[in-house]
Amino acid sequence: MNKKEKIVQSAIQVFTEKGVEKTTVSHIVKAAGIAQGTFYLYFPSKLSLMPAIAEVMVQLTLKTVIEAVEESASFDEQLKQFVDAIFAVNEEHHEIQAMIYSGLASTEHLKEWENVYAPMYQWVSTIVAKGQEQGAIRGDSHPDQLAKLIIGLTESAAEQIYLYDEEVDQGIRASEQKKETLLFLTYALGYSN
Amino acid sequence: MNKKEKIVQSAIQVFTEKGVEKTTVSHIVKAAGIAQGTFYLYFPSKLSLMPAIAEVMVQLTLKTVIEAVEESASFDEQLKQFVDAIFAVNEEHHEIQAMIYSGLASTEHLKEWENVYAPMYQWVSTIVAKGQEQGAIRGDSHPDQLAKLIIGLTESAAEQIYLYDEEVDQGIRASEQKKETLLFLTYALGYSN
DNA sequence: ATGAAATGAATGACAGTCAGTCACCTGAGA
DNA sequence: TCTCAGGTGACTGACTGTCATTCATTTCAT
Repeated sequence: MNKKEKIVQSAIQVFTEKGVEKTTVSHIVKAAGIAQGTFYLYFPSKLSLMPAIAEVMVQLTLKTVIEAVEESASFDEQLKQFVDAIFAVNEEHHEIQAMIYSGLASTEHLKEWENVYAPMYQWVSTIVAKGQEQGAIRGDSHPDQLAKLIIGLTESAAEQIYLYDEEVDQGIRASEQKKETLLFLTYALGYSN
Repeated sequence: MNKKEKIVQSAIQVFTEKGVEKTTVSHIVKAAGIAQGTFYLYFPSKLSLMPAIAEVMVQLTLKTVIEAVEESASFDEQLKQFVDAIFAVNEEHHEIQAMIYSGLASTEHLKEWENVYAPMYQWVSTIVAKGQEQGAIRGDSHPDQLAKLIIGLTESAAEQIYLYDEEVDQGIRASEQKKETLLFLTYALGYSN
């Protein structure tokens, strides 16, 4: 692993343990086993780490989703697999998700979010297009548009549970929310088997 | 205006002008016309301002939405009015929206988001319940659940345009996105006139 | 030998503290 | 009713320790 990757990995680890605010650059460099100054050869500031971290997370999410959604499954099964996968990633990595929002939102890096998310949009868009071709879902919207709305809806539903909510009954509310999200999506896409 | 409100108002102003990162507490207190120490009587840190700012914003959003949605209108008209209102608030206050995310997400204040949003959820929920009673939309989901998904979807759709995207052709893409969101919602709620 | 990479001590800026001030209230005595 | 001593707590701003960032120097690879 080169120094830049090492910094990103260490930063994710330390941020997750201590929280973004309480993490100092010297914590990160200590964890990475490099000198203070070296950090600034690779990143101009602490927060400029965030797009790099966000990229790692989106790649992980996309990987999880691609693995979860079976090529051969029916569209409604794929939809369920997709929702389950998004919820699973959000459950496992909610601290990092929160961190990314904070980091991206608090800087001029907000605009990079769309670029980072682009592969995700693209992948969902192709799945949607296939569904439309098979006549499984309505064809009166462009796949790219539907992809953005599907991802936005599902992530926001997952965040409502894992980021913003208290943790009591999280399991129960998560499965409820998943069920509702799936139903909502099924209607929204005009699904007919 | 009491000191606490004065701090919140000044903070919104300075944050919007300089960005959250580049704003210091001494900038805020200077704008508010109070001493450094006074700030800490009301807020334990710079970022703990965020829930208070978020509350102001959500109140503003709810006020805008309530004014925009006509009691007497049909459900699909109400839905359109709702989506338009959310988009309008996001367009007008995108810097502040970004700021709130950053502030809430970067701290232990994330959990307060749900509380801050509660009045909004509640209001939408009652509108949805009325729609269900009239048989305008499907009744196989709880209004509270639908409210969360509707708000999450609409806000995320608006953010995709006004927060994350570049500003080229924003007007065109905004109206496209509004149209698609409305269509998506209409299907999702199983609307039938 | 040369330049690129890495270092870590030094610097300046900032968040947060705290000892002290002051405006105002309360109630006891005249 | 007036007055003033004692009490309260909101407010102040100079001060301190911490931290992000810089940069003169060293190390390393070619």
